[in-house]
Amino acid sequence: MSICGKSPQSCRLCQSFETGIFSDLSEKDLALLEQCKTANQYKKKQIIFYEGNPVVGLYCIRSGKVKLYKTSSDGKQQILKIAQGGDILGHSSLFTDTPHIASAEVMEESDICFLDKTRFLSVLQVNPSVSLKLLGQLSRELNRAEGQVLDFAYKSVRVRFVEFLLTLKQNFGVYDEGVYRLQISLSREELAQAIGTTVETAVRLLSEFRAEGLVEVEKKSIAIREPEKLLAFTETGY
Amino acid sequence: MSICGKSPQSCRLCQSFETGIFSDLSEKDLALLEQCKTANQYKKKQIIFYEGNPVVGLYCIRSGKVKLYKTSSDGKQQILKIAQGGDILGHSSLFTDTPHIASAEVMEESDICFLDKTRFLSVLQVNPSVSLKLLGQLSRELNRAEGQVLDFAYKSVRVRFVEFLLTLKQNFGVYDEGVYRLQISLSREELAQAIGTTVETAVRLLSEFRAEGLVEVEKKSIAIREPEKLLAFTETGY
DNA sequence: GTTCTGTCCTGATTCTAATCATGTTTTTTC
DNA sequence: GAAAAAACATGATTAGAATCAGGACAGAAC
Repeated sequence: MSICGKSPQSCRLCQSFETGIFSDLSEKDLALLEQCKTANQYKKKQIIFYEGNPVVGLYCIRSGKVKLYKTSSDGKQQILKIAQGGDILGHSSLFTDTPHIASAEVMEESDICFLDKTRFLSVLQVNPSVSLKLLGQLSRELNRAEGQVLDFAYKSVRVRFVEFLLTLKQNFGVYDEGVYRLQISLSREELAQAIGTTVETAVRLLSEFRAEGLVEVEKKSIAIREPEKLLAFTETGY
Repeated sequence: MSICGKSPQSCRLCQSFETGIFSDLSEKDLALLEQCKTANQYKKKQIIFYEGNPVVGLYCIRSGKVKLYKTSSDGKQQILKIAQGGDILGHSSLFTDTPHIASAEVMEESDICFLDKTRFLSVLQVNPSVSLKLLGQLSRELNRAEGQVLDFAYKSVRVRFVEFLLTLKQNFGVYDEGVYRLQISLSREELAQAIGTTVETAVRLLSEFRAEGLVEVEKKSIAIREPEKLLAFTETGY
């Protein structure tokens, strides 16, 4: 499964330490935290946890990409988020005494640290700064999710697709010779699962976008050519 | 607008104090909190805050009902939540330094306390228990919102309607002579806005439910007759 | 009382996107 | 490398729900 219990690097050396939830911890508290941390390497398609599993702790992504998704009663999946280096996983069920409400699957090789639940909660008890950072994190996620509800309620699949491409550009786009190349590999099925549509519709729309010169598509690699034009779609609501 | 600055009752006397986020505060901290609190009475259709307004503090509903909704670019509204006594409002934007992401409108006469933002945040700094309760609260709301995304992505309007009726029963249903009467008055438009559909479709579906003997409808008063049968709809996915 | 305005209801039509069907290409496995 | 299995692509059909349109009814305003 994974290289367990490997002695991890210091949290300070993590690429996103400064922007993470532990940035305000004292040397002492940080040392305490690191004592109860394990670092694991995950490979593509590995499952970190399934929806319904009990929550045993917090996961911090050091590097890589992980998709968070929910499964409906008839087996369809909805991708909620694609997490990457610096993101945390499992925090939304740490404080509710309920099982995980989503599954987490690794999309490409990832280094992920694990923090035991009780240890982590005791850190929270004495460090209000971590709680406040977490409150901010959860709030942002809640706001985003409620925005998504609005999108699903009133926007067409085409517009949702465009918006998803723009957030992909935001998170994974690298500018290169006039286009933004997305540094992430998504199957047509995953695209559909993120947008909330069928594979057929996702394929069709992607072809349309290509025909209209908005994106370049080569197999699983997507590049966004005219972000302004894409944006125009979402603003007019078409 | 509202009867401002009225000296409020003690938080201890609030009907939902025990289950609220302040239940673990010491006498001293509670007294401090109450000093910077104002209680206001709101009437139907009053707006507590609009989407986009700056966040000035936290609202605690003592009694009454308030709808939280988002407005899309073309003016359509999506009801996110119907808050009632014991619920808090505005907390999801207190920690992000962003404006309110939803509007809050009073549905029936309500008593609502207001806590100044900076005062409240200073209470948090010294009371980890409040932070933890808030983390739980935000987490539950996030989990609920993400569940809603799944519903919108894959379930029919009919099933979403049924599910909404069942949550109404849960929150506002009172058993009376074989039926659960909903102690809340919703217009057809509000029903549609909560479900994410048009008024026409909401009206039609409600008529169908009535014809099928699942609900009783008299003007704006709805009673649920056969919750089990309704449930069966959502489980089979039809 | 009457008018007026807003909510509720129903029918007809249109359209978006799902479903069904089938072929092609790419990737995986032996 | 060949065979098998996924993933991708496109066309035809269907269905769910939005839109358009018109009427009934109730409460508010005069």
